[in-house]
Amino acid sequence: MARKTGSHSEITGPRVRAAALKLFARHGFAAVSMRQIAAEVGVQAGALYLYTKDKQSLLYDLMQAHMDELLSAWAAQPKADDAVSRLEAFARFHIQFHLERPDAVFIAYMELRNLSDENFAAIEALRRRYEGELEAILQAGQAEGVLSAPDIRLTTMALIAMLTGVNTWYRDGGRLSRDAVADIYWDMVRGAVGA
Amino acid sequence: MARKTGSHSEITGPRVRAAALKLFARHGFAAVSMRQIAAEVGVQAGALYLYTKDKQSLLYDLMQAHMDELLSAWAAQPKADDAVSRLEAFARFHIQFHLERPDAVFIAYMELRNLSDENFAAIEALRRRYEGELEAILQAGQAEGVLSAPDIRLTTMALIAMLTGVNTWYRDGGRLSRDAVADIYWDMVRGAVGA
DNA sequence: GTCTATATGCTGATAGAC
DNA sequence: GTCTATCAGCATATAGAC
Repeated sequence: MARKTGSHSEITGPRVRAAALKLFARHGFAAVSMRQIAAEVGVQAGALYLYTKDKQSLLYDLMQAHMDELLSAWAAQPKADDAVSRLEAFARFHIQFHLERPDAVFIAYMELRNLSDENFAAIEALRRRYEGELEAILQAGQAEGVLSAPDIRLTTMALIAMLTGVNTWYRDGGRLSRDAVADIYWDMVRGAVGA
Repeated sequence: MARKTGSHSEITGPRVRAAALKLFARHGFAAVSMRQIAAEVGVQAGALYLYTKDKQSLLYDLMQAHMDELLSAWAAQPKADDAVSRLEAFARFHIQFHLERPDAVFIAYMELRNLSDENFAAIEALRRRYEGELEAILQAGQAEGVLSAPDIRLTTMALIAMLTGVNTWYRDGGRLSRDAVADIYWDMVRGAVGA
């Protein structure tokens, strides 16, 4: 990627984050150097520090933006009346959201240990909030008697792990469309909680 | 850990691998230096090269040993007659095996991208073989008409992701015993495939 | 079998020219 | 806003003393 003279902050900033996202996802945070990111953007290493305080902040900003987007995208979904419909909406939303941004998802799960202590706590809080959304649905469904989850926390973690796992194998252009995949996963979720 | 004069190859070799396993799991392969591993063992960095060709081999050996152990432990399990019983055995085996060695499991999933191309291919082949075991069970169950898996490969990946996810949250001494956890997961697996 | 010493090179981050 | 140049430190891996 050739350097463009006259790049502006509004353009280069996002490009730095996009390059970091791609490289961190591909090789891992610790294995990627600031020089590699700079090369991907088409600037020299020193120039990156105009857009990020340091490497750690770059990682944190990516993860924070991802979690914020996840939470607000879910909050923007229409809220069904009954627990089973809400569970279905959650399953379909989760799969679609995760399939749309595999790099960000990968980083959000794999690079937690490379966050500083306080950054980790902040991201973890956001993750807990998201898990809490599913927990609330399961709790409601249990109360309504329309599904069975003997341990809400365990079931929450199991379902999220199952759904997120779609990113490990799904590739666009394969034999199944995203919707077909979501259909099957939803059937499995429903069966798993006896809904 | 203090240095022991008179250490022997048969002792130090395994200690090097144990130290690498622990540190790779905790901080990630790329973030751990040979000096850190040496310090954990209680020797100087140069001495490590008596036990491993290089850092890459250290990672590969750990992952290969883990996958071999997984495959042979499963092969050693008694083989039930019907597909549903085999599925139950697989679910319980998978959970127990994974809960017993969280560090090795973590590395086996997180450090794939730090393997050289040929090492990656070798590990991936072992992983495929393990997944094939579950696929075969689902295929048989489908043929017997005792369970429903509209897409065998998808269901395989979904179930393995769900089961492996137990390692992200389970801690010994929590409110659930390992057997209780396995009971609940098995119920979810059974429900997910309509068995 | 382990040590110390060392080679060669890359790291994150900063300073100052333009 | 980006460049070049540079600092101090750490990386992997090897050589040779003991």
